[in-house]
Amino acid sequence: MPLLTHGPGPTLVGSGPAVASKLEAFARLSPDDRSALSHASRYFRYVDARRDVISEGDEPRHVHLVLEGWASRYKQLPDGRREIVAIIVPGDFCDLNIYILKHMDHSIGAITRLKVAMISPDEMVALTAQRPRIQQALRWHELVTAAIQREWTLNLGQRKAYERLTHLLIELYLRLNAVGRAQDGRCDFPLTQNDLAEATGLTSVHVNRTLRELRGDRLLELERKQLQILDMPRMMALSMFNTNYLHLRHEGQYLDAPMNEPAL
Amino acid sequence: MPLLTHGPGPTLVGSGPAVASKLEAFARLSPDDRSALSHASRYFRYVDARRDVISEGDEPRHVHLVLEGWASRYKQLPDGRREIVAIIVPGDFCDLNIYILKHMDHSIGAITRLKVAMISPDEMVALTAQRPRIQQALRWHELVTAAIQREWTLNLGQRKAYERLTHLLIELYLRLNAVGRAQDGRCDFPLTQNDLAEATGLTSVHVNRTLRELRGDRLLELERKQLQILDMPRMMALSMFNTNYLHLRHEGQYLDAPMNEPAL
DNA sequence: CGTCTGGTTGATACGACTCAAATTTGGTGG
DNA sequence: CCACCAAATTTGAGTCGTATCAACCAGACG
Repeated sequence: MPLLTHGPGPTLVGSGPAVASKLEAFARLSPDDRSALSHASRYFRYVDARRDVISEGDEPRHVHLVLEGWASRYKQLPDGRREIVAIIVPGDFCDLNIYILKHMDHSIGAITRLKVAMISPDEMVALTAQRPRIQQALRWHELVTAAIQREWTLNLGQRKAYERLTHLLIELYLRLNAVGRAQDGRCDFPLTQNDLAEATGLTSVHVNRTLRELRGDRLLELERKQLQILDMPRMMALSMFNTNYLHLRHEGQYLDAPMNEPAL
Repeated sequence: MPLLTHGPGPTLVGSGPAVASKLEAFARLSPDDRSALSHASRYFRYVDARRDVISEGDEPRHVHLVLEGWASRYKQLPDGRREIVAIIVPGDFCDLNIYILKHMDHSIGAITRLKVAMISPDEMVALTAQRPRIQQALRWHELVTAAIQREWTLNLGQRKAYERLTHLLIELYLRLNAVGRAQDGRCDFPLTQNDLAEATGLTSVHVNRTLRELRGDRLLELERKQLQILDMPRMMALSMFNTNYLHLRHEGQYLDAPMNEPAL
């Protein structure tokens, strides 16, 4: 069992921004909203790479929020086939409202070592009840998560390997960019080729060859867990990437906090 | 533009049950909850088969609830490829909370002629604010919708044609069964082979051949828009169907209305 | 060092696609 | 009630994308 760490220790310092900046892709938050968020995420634990945060069948007891590291949402078939149905990056909630369900119907596994905040249902209620901006931003988060899942369905159903991989890489880059963890076409990229295979419904052999092709076409570089996108326009065109589904343009700005809202 | 019909006319009579029975897969509702639901869905319109209820890019103005008929949620690529990312059956909400987003990132199209209730955001707020059972049931609906989307991702990513089609047919049967529209392995089934192809990421030619195979294996019959499942156990085994993700077992029963709750 | 995980490569097989055409079904109007 | 038309289904032949199986290699790690 991973260690459960209490209290807002010094390690917390870097964690607030990831959450806040994710939600601020939707609406600007007040300093107050931000501190409520980091207060709510004061209990956290670390999960080692390649271990589950929570497993299929478990009863969800709290909401998980990834503060640091990458995770995957995956499902497994009885014969061993595995599908990564979502990639979770810093700032993402794993399972908003999931405590309504009795059992997890999928697992969440750490890709890298993970720092996850654990928020109780009560705390979630407290957080949203008095803060409409946060509540709306969380709903937005849910809707975007659902939109991403639909786009993955399209990706798997209609795009072929070359387009499909490209689309996935762009999505991840843009999502990281939205939380300040990617710029100039460059970002950390801890997924193995096998992870990419499980996320795209291909074999790792084919992912390998397709990745070579992408490199050969001078579209990207990918080594040492670092992705460098070389030609975003061409990649977007060939993968028919439409950014709509990420709903990134401050759609909730009518909810924006006043720029200089006094602290309570 | 389809006709917009006002008021709880006689046509409304049959509509309440679909919604209520969907939500009652989660928690039993009081007569009061039920009448609030049917009050909320008193404005409805009809949509002809093969026309859009709402299209990608549109601004969502209200929540749609399908009272009668089947619809599909679909996305389209610039080169014409289309993927049905979800099937919507009577009792399903199309887009809970969607009004938070500025633009639809996908379309909803009628498969058969449709009767859809249109509920304003205000009405949704009114409906849930005073009725925790309904609110929880709606959250459950959202979570199950998301779980289905994930299962589709798995289905497309890992199952091959024969398993994949089987899995889809079982899912639809079970979902219809949950709202009282399927029994004894039999149900209406208005999808064309082309629809099935777009929902499974296969070509209609291959769907045709696979369907023949399923019939040849005496697993099902499918003609004249009627599906008859002949051997559910074998179909579940071969498609590795795990009913977990549908969360059908009255998981919210602690929220159940008292059996003889007096009407207000 | 040996071991392990992740990446790379080659040869071969097969599932699903493409294209094309024929056939059946269901709906519509005469 | 039949003739007609469009939509949906069925079938065949040939091709292609991706899987499979099997090695081999490189770097990380204890």
